[in-house]
Amino acid sequence: MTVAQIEQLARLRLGERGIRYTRGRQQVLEALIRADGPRAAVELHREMQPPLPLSSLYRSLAVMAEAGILSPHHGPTGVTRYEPAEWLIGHHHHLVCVDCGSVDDVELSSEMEASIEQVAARIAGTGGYALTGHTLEVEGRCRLCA
Amino acid sequence: MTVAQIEQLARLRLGERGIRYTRGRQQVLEALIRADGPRAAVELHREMQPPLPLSSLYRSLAVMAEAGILSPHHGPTGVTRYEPAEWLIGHHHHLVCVDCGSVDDVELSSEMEASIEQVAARIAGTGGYALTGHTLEVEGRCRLCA
DNA sequence: TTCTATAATGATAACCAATATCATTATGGA
DNA sequence: TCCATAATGATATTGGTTATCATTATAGAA
Repeated sequence: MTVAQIEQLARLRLGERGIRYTRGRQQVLEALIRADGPRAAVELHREMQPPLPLSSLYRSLAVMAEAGILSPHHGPTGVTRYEPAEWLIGHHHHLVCVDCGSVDDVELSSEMEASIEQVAARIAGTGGYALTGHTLEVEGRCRLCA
Repeated sequence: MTVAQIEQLARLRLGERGIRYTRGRQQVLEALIRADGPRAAVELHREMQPPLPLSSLYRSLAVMAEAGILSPHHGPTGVTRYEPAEWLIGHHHHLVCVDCGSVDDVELSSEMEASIEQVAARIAGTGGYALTGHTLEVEGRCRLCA
């Protein structure tokens, strides 16, 4: 899926709810699409040119997450990172560095994914939960921190 | 492993590092052993009788986590919850409620665990990470929130 | 046991990511 | 164009967490 296609879907989804796809929100979403993993508000603030004010940035993230366009991810350092939701960029898992907290996206082969889904369903069932999703958080030390 | 055995191991581990296993730390660790999943500082503060001051509580959690006795877990609501490390209570996974944020521990059959370990190793390898651990975070709605 | 060095405590202040407030500005539709 | 409403952005506030520091407790030495 191209960046333009993702943006089109996001615009539609927002439009259905009377929410505008403004320049600021466009900047945020595009930055997250370009990224290869979840990003925190402060990180986006640093990377963006011109830098969207933090208050607007936080609100854009919250609004788009509420609309189901972004998914929050809570990393080892306590900060909340966001990335485009899986229906936009595909299902994937996370490779988290236990030292610096950086997060990479990883896609699995369909066989591996199937085996994980099976386990997730079993876990939810025995716990009496209504399954909504799953993520395999793989922890390690990245090349820089090794 | 019994509660007393876990406490004995914790005491030894702390002793090796010149850290004392005080009454307050004992209260915290025992409360976490009794719990069936990770607990946040505020939750422990509510449950404990008499309630350890929050400043001491936070420090006890940090000290024991630093010593490898507790493992932090960052839930969907941003709060940090702790539980005894896996070498004390065994390897397990988490069943997280996307609404209320509660977390239950889940143990898997050895076959399921083996298949997940295989996937985790593959992910770490392709990402160039030195694998240190993994957790399958299964998300759903608990019985109360369903 | 007493002394002493050091760790632990707990009240308080500081920190920081995140959220709420609100007057101002921008936007899409009538 | 006008209007109703959504969005912005500067600012204040919240809330979980960490740092500070004087006081207290503890383990080991004498």
